[in-house]
Amino acid sequence: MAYTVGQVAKVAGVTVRTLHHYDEIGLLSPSGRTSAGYRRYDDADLQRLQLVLYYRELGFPLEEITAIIDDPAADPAAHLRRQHELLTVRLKRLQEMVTAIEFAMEASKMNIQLTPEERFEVFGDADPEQHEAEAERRWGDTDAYRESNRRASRYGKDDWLRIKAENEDWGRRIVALMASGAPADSPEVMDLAEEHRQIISRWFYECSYEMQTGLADMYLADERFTAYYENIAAGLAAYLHEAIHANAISRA
Amino acid sequence: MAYTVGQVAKVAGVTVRTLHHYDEIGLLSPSGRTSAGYRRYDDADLQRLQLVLYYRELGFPLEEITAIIDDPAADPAAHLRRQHELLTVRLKRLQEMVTAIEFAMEASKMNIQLTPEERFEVFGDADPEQHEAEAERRWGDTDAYRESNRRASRYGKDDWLRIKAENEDWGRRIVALMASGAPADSPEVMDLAEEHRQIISRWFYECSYEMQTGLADMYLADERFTAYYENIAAGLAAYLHEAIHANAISRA
DNA sequence: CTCCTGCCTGCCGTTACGTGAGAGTCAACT
DNA sequence: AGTTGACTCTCACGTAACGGCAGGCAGGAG
Repeated sequence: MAYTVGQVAKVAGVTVRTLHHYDEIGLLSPSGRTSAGYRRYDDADLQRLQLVLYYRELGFPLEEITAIIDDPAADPAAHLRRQHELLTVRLKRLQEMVTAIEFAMEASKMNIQLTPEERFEVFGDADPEQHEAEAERRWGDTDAYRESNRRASRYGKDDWLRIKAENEDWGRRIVALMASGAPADSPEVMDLAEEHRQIISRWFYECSYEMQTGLADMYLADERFTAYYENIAAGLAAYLHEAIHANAISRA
Repeated sequence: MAYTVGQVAKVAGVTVRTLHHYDEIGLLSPSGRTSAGYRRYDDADLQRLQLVLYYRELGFPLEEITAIIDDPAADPAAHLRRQHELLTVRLKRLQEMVTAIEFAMEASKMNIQLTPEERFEVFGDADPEQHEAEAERRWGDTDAYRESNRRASRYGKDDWLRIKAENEDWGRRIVALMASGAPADSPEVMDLAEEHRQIISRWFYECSYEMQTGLADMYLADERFTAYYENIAAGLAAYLHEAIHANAISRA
């Protein structure tokens, strides 16, 4: 079975120019040519192209791909294993970015300020050497920074006032329930956990039960979020944490 | 708080040259200069840089990033939501690639041949229009293709023989158990499910319980894998599927 | 006062193609 | 047989996002 550049390009989802380029640099030269000089690709060429595209998607430079594929000392299974490893690494990285974004969304919602390091932490270059006093000296908590940050994370006036009112109302009700001695997994408290989720969904971002339990964990794990809730009422962070988990389980 | 190029570069994990470049193209111009012409970045600049890097990581061209960030009609919360969406899309894509790789590893293990379309399917350009007779005509099941594929996916002779022997031994034992009427969730059969996992881990790739149950599902969902097991013994595919799930649950 | 480090502005190099230009090719339809 | 339209070929220059170097100030430490 032999294919023209156009056919190969179509099935592989690349342009003809790309195939020309791969031919030029010797990464993928068609196994033959017609008498008129047309490139003819066969099945083995397609297999090679598939490998090439896979490694390309993983971010390898073409030259390196050539080396990897042409390495005679490598067996195909090793290729697959390697790709699998690389993918899981990437996946993990992306998952970190997602949680970082969720963290940032939550922080912005509560108006908690992130330090410059935190902003860049997700990029995986936190230099531990400067994580201490150094950082304090360089980036310290200046008022100007706080102010600029607060402005940057704020809503339109009207929206903001409504969100705040809604939020405070919810806060009053859960504090009242906690004070009344209602257990965190009682129906009324779980309803408030559900409302918590819906407030977030309505005003900020689509919040699944899974995400909400993630947030609940964060409320206990990150002292700034703990402080936020403890500041409303002592024990609220843990109370809310339990209620959210109970609610998520009962709805599943 | 003001920072020099070098300081910004260090904390953000980019090069000085990159910052120069961003200044040149107007993507991120420092808010000021010293009398000597040194660039001075302030906290707002850092925030902008963080946004820039985030969108860059998501694969946006710099020009587009400029447009997105400078859009005055967008509020920060919308930015976060958008990033979150983009990330989850990417994440899904990567997860698909991971399962595709696992599929390919499993296929290579069983020496099942993938069609060219399947090879490229993961790249998300499966043209449904050519998925039928068209495809048959273009890529049909030629012997040459099968042969080249079989060769491409084979091991070193000795390894291969040992894998085969080990695998056949395992096959005989599970067929015997199934014939004896042992339920799929009995300890002995679950032990064989565990052995299945360990054979894969030893010879092919690190196979977690989660991955294994994924494979088990595939054995039922994909007719070629079903055929592979049904060919060994009628009912084996479903039997193994149940055993793997039972084993995974009991080990969790 | 010198030395070392950091910063400045050009400016050319690189990767992985995009985008025509100008010309030959192929299969189909008059 | 001629024409048409889609496809292909080979230059060859353009682009994005920087990397890297040259040649020349800036500024604090000793």
